[in-house]
Amino acid sequence: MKDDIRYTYMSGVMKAMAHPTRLYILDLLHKQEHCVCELQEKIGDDMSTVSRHLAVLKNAGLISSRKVSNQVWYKLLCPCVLDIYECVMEVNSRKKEIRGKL
Amino acid sequence: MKDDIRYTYMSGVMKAMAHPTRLYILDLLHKQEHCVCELQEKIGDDMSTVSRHLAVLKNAGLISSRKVSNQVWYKLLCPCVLDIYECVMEVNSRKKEIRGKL
DNA sequence: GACGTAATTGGCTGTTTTGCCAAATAGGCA
DNA sequence: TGCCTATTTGGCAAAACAGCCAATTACGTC
Repeated sequence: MKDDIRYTYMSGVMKAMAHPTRLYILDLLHKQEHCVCELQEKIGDDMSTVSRHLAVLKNAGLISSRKVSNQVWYKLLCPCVLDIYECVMEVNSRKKEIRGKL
Repeated sequence: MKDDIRYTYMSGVMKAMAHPTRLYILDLLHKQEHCVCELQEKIGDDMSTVSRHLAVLKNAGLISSRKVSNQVWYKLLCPCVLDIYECVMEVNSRKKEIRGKL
């Protein structure tokens, strides 16, 4: 049961999401499709860094890309991932509650 | 917006979840409270490794612990995290679909 | 106090991740 | 062809993570 391959699959997806910039990217792509240069401008990191983040997300199956002339447009595949944000923020607020009690 | 501290908070929680063994632990704790030795037996890893995983989850605010004599019992704080599993499995199945098309 | 069990922590090593720069690739246009 | 823009990739060094063993702490019992 421990070696249930689903845990490995899931941890791969979660690992891909486990980065502030990548969460921000998913948030942006939830609103609309973006090309890399738009994302790069909003994020402010090096273009190569943004590109690597996108590769991680794509490899995890979270986003897809299409090429239009010399631009690459990315979009979110499963909008449900944004629902995760709410739960995770709830975890965080409970954490604060608990710390407050100590 | 990129440096919205919420993305940092969330990535911390997601990073804590992004490990097969830790997802398994959350699954077990969702069903019921467990002490470390029970978890260790089910997981099969070294006790010290299990303890470190538990520390990661606790530090992220996902679980809490209480000591009873010389045992430590852990329980899940936010059952909502298990809802995440469904979404993540959906991401994975879509990934396979897309790969099938290539 | 000595001993046994449960759990955590220190220390180490190998692996993975991150982010930058520079180089390479791909497409459009003069 | 040569140049420009958009994007990805190679290579590197710093940081973080993972997992094991050994040592330590904490609690109960004799």
